[in-house]
Amino acid sequence: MARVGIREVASLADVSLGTVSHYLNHPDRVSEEKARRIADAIEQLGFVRNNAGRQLRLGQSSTIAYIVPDVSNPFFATIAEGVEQRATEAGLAVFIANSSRDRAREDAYLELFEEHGVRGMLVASPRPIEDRLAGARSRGTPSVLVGQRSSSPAQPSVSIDDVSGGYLAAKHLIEGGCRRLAFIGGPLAIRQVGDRLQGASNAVREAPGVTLEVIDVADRIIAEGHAVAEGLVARSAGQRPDGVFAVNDLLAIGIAQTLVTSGVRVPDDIALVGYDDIEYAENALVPISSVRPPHEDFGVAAVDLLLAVVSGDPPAETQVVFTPELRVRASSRRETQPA
Amino acid sequence: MARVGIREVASLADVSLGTVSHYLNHPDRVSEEKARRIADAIEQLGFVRNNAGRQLRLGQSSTIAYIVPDVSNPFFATIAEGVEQRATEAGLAVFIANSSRDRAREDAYLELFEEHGVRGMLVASPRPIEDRLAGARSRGTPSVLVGQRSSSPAQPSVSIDDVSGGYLAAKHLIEGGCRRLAFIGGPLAIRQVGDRLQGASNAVREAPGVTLEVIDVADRIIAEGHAVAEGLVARSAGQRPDGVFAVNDLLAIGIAQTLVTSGVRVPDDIALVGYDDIEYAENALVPISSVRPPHEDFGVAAVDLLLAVVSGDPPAETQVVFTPELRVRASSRRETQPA
DNA sequence: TTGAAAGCGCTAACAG
DNA sequence: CTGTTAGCGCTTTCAA
Repeated sequence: MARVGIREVASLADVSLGTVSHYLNHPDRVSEEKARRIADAIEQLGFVRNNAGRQLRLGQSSTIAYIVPDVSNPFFATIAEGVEQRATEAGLAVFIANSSRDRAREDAYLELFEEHGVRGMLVASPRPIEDRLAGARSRGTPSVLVGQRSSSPAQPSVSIDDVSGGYLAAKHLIEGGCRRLAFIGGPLAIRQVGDRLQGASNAVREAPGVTLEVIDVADRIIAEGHAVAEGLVARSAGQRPDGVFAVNDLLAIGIAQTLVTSGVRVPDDIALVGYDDIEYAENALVPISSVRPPHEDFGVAAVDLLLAVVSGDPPAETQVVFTPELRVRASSRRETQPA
Repeated sequence: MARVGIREVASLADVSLGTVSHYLNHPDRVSEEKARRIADAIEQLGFVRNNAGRQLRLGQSSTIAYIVPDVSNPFFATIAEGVEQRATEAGLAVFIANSSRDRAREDAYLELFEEHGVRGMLVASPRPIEDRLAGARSRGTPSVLVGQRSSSPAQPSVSIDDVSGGYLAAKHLIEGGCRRLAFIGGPLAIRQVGDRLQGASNAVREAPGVTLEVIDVADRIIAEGHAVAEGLVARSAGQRPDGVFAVNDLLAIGIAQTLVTSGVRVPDDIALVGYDDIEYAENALVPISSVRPPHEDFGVAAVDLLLAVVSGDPPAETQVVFTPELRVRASSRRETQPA
């Protein structure tokens, strides 16, 4: 089945190849008569424009990339909706790539999108990746770092203030009467994780007598939450923390699940706060208190920023930082304050 | 910033353009000496292969597309993991596109991927879309329908047996003592929805005296579950169903949430079963019983099927159908069976 | 309004 | 092992 091209269309419609191209790109500049013949030929032949040829000639595509570490994390999925919507408005298509939290795969997609000449990339990554993005930028593919504040204004980013988010969470636990806090998350080298811990630590420092334990985990997913909580349950009651701040909701959901089914009361025995406020946090076994970034605005802001940069008109502030709020729910709402 | 091409690399490395291409595509056929010079030049210039040129010349890409109606539905995200993994093993990259349950957008992406000359497409769609896919196939882009059984063997598909899934769910509710079932889902014209209802209806027909109410909804998301459940709560207790089968877990999660917070006991007053068995069903406010497709195998099977078709070696059975199981959890587990 | 022609960057066939 | 060369399909001057 020989792929049909513009040439076949032209010959069937009995016009020149150039006219078909005109029809495709400037329909108004083609006579009605020929336009109809061309349309018929396209229909009849099932012609589909070859993007490779088009893009080679044009020198640019009308696509942006959105690279996420984990599509099954609803936090990124929610953002994707905003991205999709705004990009569509701007006449851009979005290709989403899933790096599966794998560095090699992430690199491969970065490279692939560069080769594809996308207009720009939105990149969510748990890793330090600015050098890599700086490279891409120098070669003509700009990007916006999503969910992680960039360290230089040269690299646009859209993020939330994780230090204040962490502070909010820990402060709330302390005010609820918790004295032995545990921070569950990791690896600590991840910027978002480190910042949230820093914020929690700040709150603890302000509260004499309150301690902060750190429980490091490799993946921030529900299954890890189960595992960590099992460890907690295995301790004697006196050794357990009375307030847990999980670095994201996936962990928190897993933790809540295991604690509750093991007979540990939440929030009475252990109060729990998560982060991201994904839709499922509210609907979890125990509705989970969570630090909420403005999901609705996140994707939109990222695309807007990218578009501005692409159009060579970078805004004064390339590092957009949203301030998170705390949504208090049953997992940390104590009726009676312990002494 | 003039985009650097193979030509610049060649001239800096002081070799011919063809040698650079050889280096890129058959590194073994280039002398070590020149290979190093070329590598240096690439490094120094920050050369990135232009995919448009490459693909134009090769006539094919090494990418497959995965089009989903809703990235934020964990059902598709879970499948995506299997897809990604298998595709990577086969040396293929996966571009995910989110149609946002919008027909126009879905069409646009289908068209876009055809233009891009992807090797093949995995398409999950709530709509009848086989004609569209047949068109793409005839033009050289094969596809696998995901989550919906195709009506012709000419169109490969990977799906689960929704009729038996629906039967399983309703049968279980009836055996738990439910007499007034409600099926919540829609639009009924959607194949998956219709089949699940059919299965439920089959089970009801076998049980004299049991009734089946249908509550039609437009979107199968958590928020809709909230809305529907509010309607249920507003009814007098005698008018409410005592068993609810939600066409997917998102709806079920929303329903459970609203029922419980409104004081309706689940499963005692209303037993509830969902569908898809997404991770959050198990962790929901009331752990939700759910009909479970084999997530792990789904994406893998879809890619394998696509690869087989692409390679012109279609297997005997192009319509893969998995049989679902029922996972019983608290939302439908009744201690005492009513008379 | 239409057509002819040049060339985007790359690969592979071929000749050396 | 290396270089030369002919397009892949398309868009867009430019001239008619």
